Amino acid sequence: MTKGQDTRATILEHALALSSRFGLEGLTIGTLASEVGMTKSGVYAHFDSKEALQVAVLDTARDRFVELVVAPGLRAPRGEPRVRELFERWVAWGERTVLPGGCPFVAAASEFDDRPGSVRDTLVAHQRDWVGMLASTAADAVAEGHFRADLDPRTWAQELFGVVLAYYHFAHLLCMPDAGARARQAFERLMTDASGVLAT
Amino acid sequence: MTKGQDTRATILEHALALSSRFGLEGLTIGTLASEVGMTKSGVYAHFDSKEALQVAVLDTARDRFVELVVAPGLRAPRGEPRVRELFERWVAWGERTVLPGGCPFVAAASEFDDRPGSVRDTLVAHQRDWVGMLASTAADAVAEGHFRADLDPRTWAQELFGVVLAYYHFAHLLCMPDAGARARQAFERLMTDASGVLAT
DNA sequence: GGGAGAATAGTACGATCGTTCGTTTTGGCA
DNA sequence: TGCCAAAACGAACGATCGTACTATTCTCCC
Repeated sequence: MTKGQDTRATILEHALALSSRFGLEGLTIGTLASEVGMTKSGVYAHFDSKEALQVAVLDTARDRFVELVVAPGLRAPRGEPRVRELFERWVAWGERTVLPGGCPFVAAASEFDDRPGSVRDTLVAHQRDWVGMLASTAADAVAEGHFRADLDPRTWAQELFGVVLAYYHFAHLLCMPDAGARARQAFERLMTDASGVLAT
Repeated sequence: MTKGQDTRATILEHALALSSRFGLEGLTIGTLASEVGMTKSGVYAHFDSKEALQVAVLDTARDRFVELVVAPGLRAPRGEPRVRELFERWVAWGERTVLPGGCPFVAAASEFDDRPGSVRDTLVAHQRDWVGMLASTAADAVAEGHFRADLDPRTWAQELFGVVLAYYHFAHLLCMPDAGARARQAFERLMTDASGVLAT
């Protein structure tokens, strides 16, 4: 609860920023140590292995994601308002202002989607949680009467995921300035379709 | 045109497979050399630097993408048939059967979206080409009367990109067996919306 | 304020990284 | 067949990787 946990948190904060830019594999103990102003062994002593460090970084990312996206979303009213809040927070989450390298989960997904191990397991667990929350939020919207009754929440969640992934791709890699506007267009199309109102 | 170019092609083939699994940064000269049954220096002699190797790998991937996705698409009739052909080939392109690690461009995108240099420049150029082709294909479909006249091809391209990216994410990382069916559902929704027919 | 235990520093290990260099093998042409 | 350039090898470079180990410094409680 004291010094140790404190510097461990500091280390993980820097590690999260570094890994968002260079990936969980590109995150190295040496550069991490010099980043926080410690020696390699000083940093390493807080973790059992690099793999454990990577898992801890993912958990830290999850905590921050919950704080910045999930919690504000849950404070919004159930149904459509909550869906909109989650979407906007999720989009903002990928901005370089919150983490210099964008969404760390997307980066980790490409790195570990075919490398078995505890890092991948952790990542998959977090992503499944998030997809599950998106789906249950959609189900809530159905229950509230905001979404049509025959909507499949999990299909809807995958579609929303695509809107955000494409936004990250177009905005960060391709540097397209209107990627955000186009993502919101796609989101609105998703909403009107889910609401069951006939398109004009 | 002889031995040198030949082994260079062999090297790049193995390098492409390796980089699809471990990323362009995780691709290492040593493992690449042992993979093709040569020494490090023997492999290295074919490239000026690792960065040049990474660029060459991306170019190789682009060549194969053109062969497996773009060319078959162009052989299909303009308009909606071509759109469908490109989509199906694009989905198949991400399968582990063609490259063991899935789409190398998606992997490279996460690795290099915030690391300036020739690798990123090459990747961005290829992705811009592909987005441009998708958009012009949509514009063709408008001209053919298959898509409605007020469709914005670039917005449509970004949406389609999202469908495929989400499919890769759900199928490869989350191992969801119905990700393909859901992606095709999303694609059909995209098609009916683009065709201008009112949703049922 | 001194002593116990946590926290960090320091050093070193074997391995591998990208890269360079000189040597040897190979292939194609006279 | 002999030669020359191309191609691959083999060894080594300095640097850094993750990981151990011991030693030193700090923190907190009695």
